[in-house]
Formats: sequence, structure tokens, C-alpha cells
Amino acid sequence: MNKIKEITIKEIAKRAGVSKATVSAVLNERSTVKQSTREHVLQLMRTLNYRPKGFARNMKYGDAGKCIGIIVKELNYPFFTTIAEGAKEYARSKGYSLVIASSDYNHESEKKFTNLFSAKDIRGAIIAPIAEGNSEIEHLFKLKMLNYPFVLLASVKGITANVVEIDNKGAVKKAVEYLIKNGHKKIVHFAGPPESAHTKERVDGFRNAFSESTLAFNDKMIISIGSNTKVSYEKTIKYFRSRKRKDYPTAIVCFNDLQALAVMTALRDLKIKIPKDISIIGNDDIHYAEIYSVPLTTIRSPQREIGQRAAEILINNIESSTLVPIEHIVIDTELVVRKSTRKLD
Amino acid sequence: MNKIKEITIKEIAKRAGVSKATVSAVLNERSTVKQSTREHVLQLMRTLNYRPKGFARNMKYGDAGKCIGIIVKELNYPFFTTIAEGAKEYARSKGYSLVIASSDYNHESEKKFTNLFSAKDIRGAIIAPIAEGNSEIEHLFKLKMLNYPFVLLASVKGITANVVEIDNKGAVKKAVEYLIKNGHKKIVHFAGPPESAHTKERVDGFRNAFSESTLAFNDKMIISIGSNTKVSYEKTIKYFRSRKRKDYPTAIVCFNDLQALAVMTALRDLKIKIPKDISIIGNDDIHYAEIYSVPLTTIRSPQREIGQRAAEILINNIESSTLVPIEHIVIDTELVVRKSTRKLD
DNA sequence: GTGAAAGCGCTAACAC
DNA sequence: GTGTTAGCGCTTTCAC
Repeated sequence: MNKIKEITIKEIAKRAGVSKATVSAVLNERSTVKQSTREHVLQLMRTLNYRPKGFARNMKYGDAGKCIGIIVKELNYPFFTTIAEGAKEYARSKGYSLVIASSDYNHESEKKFTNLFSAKDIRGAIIAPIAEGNSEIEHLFKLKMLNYPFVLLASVKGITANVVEIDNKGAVKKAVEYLIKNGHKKIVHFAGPPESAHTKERVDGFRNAFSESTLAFNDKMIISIGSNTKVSYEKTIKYFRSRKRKDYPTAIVCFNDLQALAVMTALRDLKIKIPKDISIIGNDDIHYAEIYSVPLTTIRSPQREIGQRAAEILINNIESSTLVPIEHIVIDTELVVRKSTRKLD
Repeated sequence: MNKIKEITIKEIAKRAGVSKATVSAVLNERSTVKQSTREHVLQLMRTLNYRPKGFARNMKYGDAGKCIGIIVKELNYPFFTTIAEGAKEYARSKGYSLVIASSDYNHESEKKFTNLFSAKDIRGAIIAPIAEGNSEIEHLFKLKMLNYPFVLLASVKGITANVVEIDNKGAVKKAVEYLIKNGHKKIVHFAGPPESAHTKERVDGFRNAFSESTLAFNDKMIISIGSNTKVSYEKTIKYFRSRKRKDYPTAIVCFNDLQALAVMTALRDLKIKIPKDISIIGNDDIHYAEIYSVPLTTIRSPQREIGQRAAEILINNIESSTLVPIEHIVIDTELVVRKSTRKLD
């Protein structure tokens, strides 16, 4: 397997009839080079399409700038970008840049990016882990072996690592308790995508809430709706079309705000009024929840704070020359009551 | 200035009483190492908090995976993340990963990331450029000198480079023409943040539209509202509070959808009905525009396509061993009529 | 099983 | 102004 020969500084030097040092001087815009040789060399670099290798250039002087990375599950959901914002803010305050990558809920991608980050000397990573199956944590073990600093945004069974996470169960429980307190008796949960670990935790939280109330839980209260806008919309339409008005729930606890927005859009098209006919509670508190025309009652996860805390722990680890004790932080959520819920008489 | 001595493989080898090669074998999980030495070495690496340098590890075997980068202006605006999604899709189809960075409308940040990307051997970059002032394009010239492949998401005066951009002027013009055709005579433009190049172009497009109509343009039709949700909301409230109902415009052309959403929220709170009292047109067509309770009429920029095209040109450049002709692509926009506008009698 | 030595592509003294 | 040389931190033969 013969690789195409990469052009190097040596090659340029040879062809230009100068030494490597001169070519290097041109690359670094040193003023000691004669104008004519500079131009000759530049010309040659262009025609040979020579691209200096960054790693070799920065080998001596150490590193090309302090930088950390974050691997989120999805790029286009404000929940994650706001976490990244938080991380970025803290990072910047410490002189670090942040690069973002998205695994798209794909374990292989996550692995690829952890490799990439360590190979490129990104100094550490914040990872929103995909834990499909349970054995797929080798890449995390590898990071540990390499002493590569990282912080997870959810616990992963089988590995001891820094974690910053929210109390998913508690969050949904708060929502249900609020509804019960306000007289709701017919409450359902529109669950998230089956492949997400959050989905299960939130279902558990929903179920738990009933064990401490006089209302009884049953499996029919969990409806799988997902969080893809289009699919959620359609499933919501179908759900309501397939039952009589008197069998409608009086309140829906949604998996997350994106789903809640889709559900509200569906209800709008079904002429079901929020909160008159049905109360809706979201989860996450993304920006768009607040500016929706019926401002969404939701459970806020302090996204900026999550990012900040994770970055803080990460950078502590990066900068310490000795081992730092592992941290596990559970961040509390908060019920934000807006206009999509009401008290029942 | 004495730097703290970095731990290297040599140091580990010395302390462990083995050779560098053995330590390397441990790092690479080779099975040829005796269990006891492996453990001893690993132990030492841990206590000394040794972190292998990625660049040195991958020097020989070339590169640690194909990867391109994108520098957006803002992380938390779906317009940009959707462009990134498009770029990611194309990149993946060619075996590349994508990392994202945000300049936050800051020229220094942009520069830092271009340096970082080339230093880390990210193979090329898509850049949404900040062109404050006009002389701040040295970093782009540097990239050109280094033969570093890049594609801009807006033209920058003074530099010849690959560009994929949308026709901003044309977009706003379409909006105005549509409104005029539908009987609107009192149209205003809520302009974006002064520091954005898009703001100016869109104002120009607004003005242009009048030159081809019987309506007259005047400067009072341009109101600076920005695109920060909170600020836009407040400025909108102020704008309407400060004038009589009969002086209200019948239509507003918004800088972008994020602003439009904020404006609509303000109008809701002012009890001004959309589109009965006032028609609103956005710009960009972000996801949330469609699911808003009054679905937003807007000018769609095909964000995915922008990302895809940019990635395509970039990767072509990366993979070609010879010089590739420079491309300049202007992508057309499209008026998407939804419910926030109406015909005037 | 382990070590010695060469080499990756570049930069930075220091000669000439 | 330009060339020579010695590394940077690691991997990889190939002996032992």
C-alpha cells in the first residue's frame, strides 16, 4: 500500500535549491529572507500545494493554545448549545477556547471524537454520553488510561468519572406533584425517544410521583411520543383523534420542551385550548419555551450552570499536576410556572 | 521564565527503570509487555499524572482522522447550527468529522480559531466571517499563505476566496415586494445589530425595494431593534408605546426570525393582533418560526444547503493535490407565506 | 519481553 | 541571507 507522497518542507527546500531553514523562515514570515527567494519559495509552495503540518510546527513551543472540547448529543437543540455556552464562558475566563462536536446519539461518533480530541491535544473533554447497550464504554476507559481529563454529563454505569448531571427523576416528579396539587387527576406523560437514557429516568420520575399521592399510576399513562418535532406532532394528533373528548387527560407532562412545543402546535390545530382544556408542562426550559405565544410552564435545568460547572471541574483537572478527587455533582431543577398550566376546580 | 517540566515518556521510562519503547508499548496496549511491568508503568503514569502528547503519537502514521471545522458567529441560534448540520452531513458522507467553534461576533476569537484549526491539523475550515472595520483580514491572508483550505459564508472585501452566501438584499426585497403587492403602504424595517454585516445588507435590500415601487422610502422606516431577544422585546414595546395607533405600521419586515419572535411576543403583550392589526415577516426560517402559534411568514435561507455546499467546496479543495479554481456561490432565498401576514383591502 | 536507534516534519540556535 | 545541526515526544523496526 503505497501512500501518495506528502509534500514536506524538505521537498520544497530541495526543489527551490535552498535549505529547510530558509523555507521555514518564509513560512514564519521572518524578515531576514531576501525578497526574491521568499517569492520563489512561496511560488513553489503554491504550485506544489504544500500544506505545512501544524503538529510539527508546534512541537517545540509546546502547544497551539489552550482548548477544551465538548461532545453533545445533538447540535440543533438549544438545551445543548446553552450548556456549551456555559462551558465556553467559564473556559474563556480561564483562557481556554471551546470546540463543539455532536455525536448525534451515535456511539461510534462519540468514540471517534474522544479519539480525535486526545489525538489533537485538545486538553480535555465534556461528554454527554451515549450509553446504548452497556458495554460500550471502552473508549472512556482508554481516556482514563491516557490520563485524559474528562467530565460526563450523565452517569455511566461501570465507570467512575467526574459527572455533572441533573436530577431527571426529581424534575418530572416536581411537575406531577404540582399538577396534583392543582387538582389534576387525569395526568399523562408523553415520553421521549426510547434510545435516550433520559426517557427512562423521566418515566421513572413520573411513576414515582404517584407512589406518594392518592392517585394510582398505570402504564396507560405513558405514551411514547418522541422528541422529533414532526413525529411528535403527528403522534399527538393521532392520540387525541383516537379517543373521546371526555377521555382526554387534563394535563400532559412532556419529555422536553421541544416535544412540548410540537404538542402545543398539534393542540392548536386540534382546537384544544391551553391551558383551558389541557395543561402542559415541559422540561429543560429552552429559550423558545418562554417566548411561545402561550408561555410554557416547564422544569428548568440550569443549562448554563451545568456547562460552567463541568468546565470548571475539567479545567481543574487539566491544570492540576497531581490527581484531583473525582466529583459527582447533581444539579437541582426548578419548576417555572408560566401560562400553559392552570388550577382545576 | 522557567516552565514547569512536562512529564514525557522518557521521564516515565527512567523512573520505571525501563526503556521508552516499553512505555510506548504499554500506552498502545501491546500484549507483548509482561503483566508486572505493565502495571508498574501504568501506576507510575498515574502518579506522575503523565499525559501522552497526541501530536507526537500521530506524527508517523500521518493523521488522527479526517476532520474539518466550522466557525460560526453564534452557537445558540438555530440558523447557524442548521448550517453546521448541513456541513456535517456532507462531511460525513466523505468520511470527515466536523467540529464547531463560535466566534461570538468577535474578531479576535475568529482569528484564534483559525490559528487553532491550522495548528491542530483540522484539514480545513468553513468560516462565517466577522468583518468589523475592514483591515482585519490578515488571519485570512495567513491561511492563504499556508495553503490552508477554507470557505467563507459571506464575501469579505479585499480577499479572494471561496464563498457560499445568500442574497441578503434580494431576500428582504422579496419580503417588501410581497407586502406591497398585498396592499401594504405603511411598512417598516426592524433592523438588526449594527455590528453585523447582514444588518446593513438587509437595510439596503429594504431601501432598494422602494425604488421599484410607487411608494417612497424614508429613513424613519428603519428602526434599530437588534436581535437579542430581551432587547428586541423592550425596544418593540417602546416603539409602539411612543406612537398613536393610527401611526402604527401595517407591516414589519424583521431582521431575522429570532427578532421576529421577540417582536411577536411584544405585540402579544401589547394586545396587537397578528396579522389582523399588523403583518410580520421574518428572515432565515428557523425551525421555531414554523411551530410558533402564529406561524411566521419568512424568507427562507436554505441553511442545510449552505452548509452542504460549503463543505463540498472545502473538501474538494482539501483532497485535490492541485490548485482548485475559486468558487463564489450565491444561494437564492424563498418567501414562505404562513400566517403572520395578510392582504390589506 | 525489552532496549537501542532511527526517523516523523518542523523550528531555532549558531555558523558562515 | 542562508545553511548546518540538534532536538521536540513519540513509534517502530530489529537486535538481544
